Amino acid sequence: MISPEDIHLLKLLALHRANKDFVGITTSQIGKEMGVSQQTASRRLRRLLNLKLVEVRRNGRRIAVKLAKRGVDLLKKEFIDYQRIFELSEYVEITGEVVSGLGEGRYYIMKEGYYRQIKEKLFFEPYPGTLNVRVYPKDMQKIETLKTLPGICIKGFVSEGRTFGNVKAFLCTINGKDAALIIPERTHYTDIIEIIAEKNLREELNLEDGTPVEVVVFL
Amino acid sequence: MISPEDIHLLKLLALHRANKDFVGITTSQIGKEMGVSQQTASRRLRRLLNLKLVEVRRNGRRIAVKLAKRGVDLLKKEFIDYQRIFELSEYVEITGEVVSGLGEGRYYIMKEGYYRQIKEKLFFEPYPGTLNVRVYPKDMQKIETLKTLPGICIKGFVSEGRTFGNVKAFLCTINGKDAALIIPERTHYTDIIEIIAEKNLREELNLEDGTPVEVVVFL
DNA sequence: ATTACTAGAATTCGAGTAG
DNA sequence: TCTACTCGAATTCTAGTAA
Repeated sequence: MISPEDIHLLKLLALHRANKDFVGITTSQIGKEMGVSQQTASRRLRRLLNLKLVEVRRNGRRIAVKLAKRGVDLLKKEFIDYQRIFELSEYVEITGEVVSGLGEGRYYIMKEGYYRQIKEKLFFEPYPGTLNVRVYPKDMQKIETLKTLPGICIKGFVSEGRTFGNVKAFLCTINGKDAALIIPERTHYTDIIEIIAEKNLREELNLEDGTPVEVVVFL
Repeated sequence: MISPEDIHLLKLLALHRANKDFVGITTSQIGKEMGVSQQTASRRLRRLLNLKLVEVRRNGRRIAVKLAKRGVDLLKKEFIDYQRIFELSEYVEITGEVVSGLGEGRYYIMKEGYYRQIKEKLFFEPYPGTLNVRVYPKDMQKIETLKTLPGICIKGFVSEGRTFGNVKAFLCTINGKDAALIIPERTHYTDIIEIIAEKNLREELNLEDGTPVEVVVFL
């Protein structure tokens, strides 16, 4: 499996910008920077290659290394750990702007299975609709971090012959107004987050598509 | 010396909040989470103890662990590495608010030794004074990261029998206006950053103490 | 100059177990 | 239960060196 040494080398390569493109480097140099012999550096690099964490190109005797997607993902996971350690205090600030959804939020919220749990666990009766916010790129990492946290679990259920999955919720404020951030447990990568609240947020906060908002999420 | 395994364990303990306070934990649990035996976990923990990276308390047979300052610092250094990999693209955004300085910025800028280098390396003749900005806590980590980067080096010199140290500069904009961020090489921890520009920024940008500003630093 | 193989040395592992 | 010791086994190291 993947060892801390593997991550150490991956990080070292990424600091040489190998996460962006192929970077020429020698095994002696790697060894020097890691405090091990050239031979060990060579072996470890081939280990990363076998684990499909890096790609290696050869120009004659020299090599150029680039992190594979899997390698970059692994480092991102590490990064998220450190963010959890140092950045997540009591709350996280997320900025973005209002966008239109497909109106399906209303359907989900009104399902009895979700509605009852929202009342019980989030302590408010939700307005039947969600506010969609497109998160600015600079705050996307925070969303990824939130996905790794437990939050408040709204359990899934089966109804009308289909499965409604678990949903994670975080109490938050949006432009100062109490609300909750909703994250489906199984979700594809997206920069859209969904907010629910007791009242219609578009009306209460005078929001239109494109209006910038600040969401403060409590952990 | 400190190995990647040591960092791995330190991080694991920090994820259990051992960076904040003593946390009760067993060596079996550590072993399980690290994918090694209880014996190895015990040995590695004692290794961290010897390296003075953690403090260990005993309650009878049980132990409680807390990261020592040295351990927290080590993890912070790791975190900064990951920030360099993922966050520093071409620029960093830093937000804060204007505060009053002691007027000493003027004295330093006007020293011939600094003034000439600023003209040559930053490509503008600086207004004789600095704008002090108190950085919001959420962006402080970025300052720490900047301190680890080379930037543009303004070399120190000796004049009037005293030493003027090296200073690091980064080209930036403040509220859209071209300027430069100045960081003395040897500086104590502070949330105040100093900005210089061609004109008086307070006048040009209509700034008063407490005015929020956005500084975009180019790397 | 490189990378990377072999082989013996050095280190690290975990089972067994004491306290 | 816990932690942590001993010791033989397993792994990982580097020197030497081929290509």
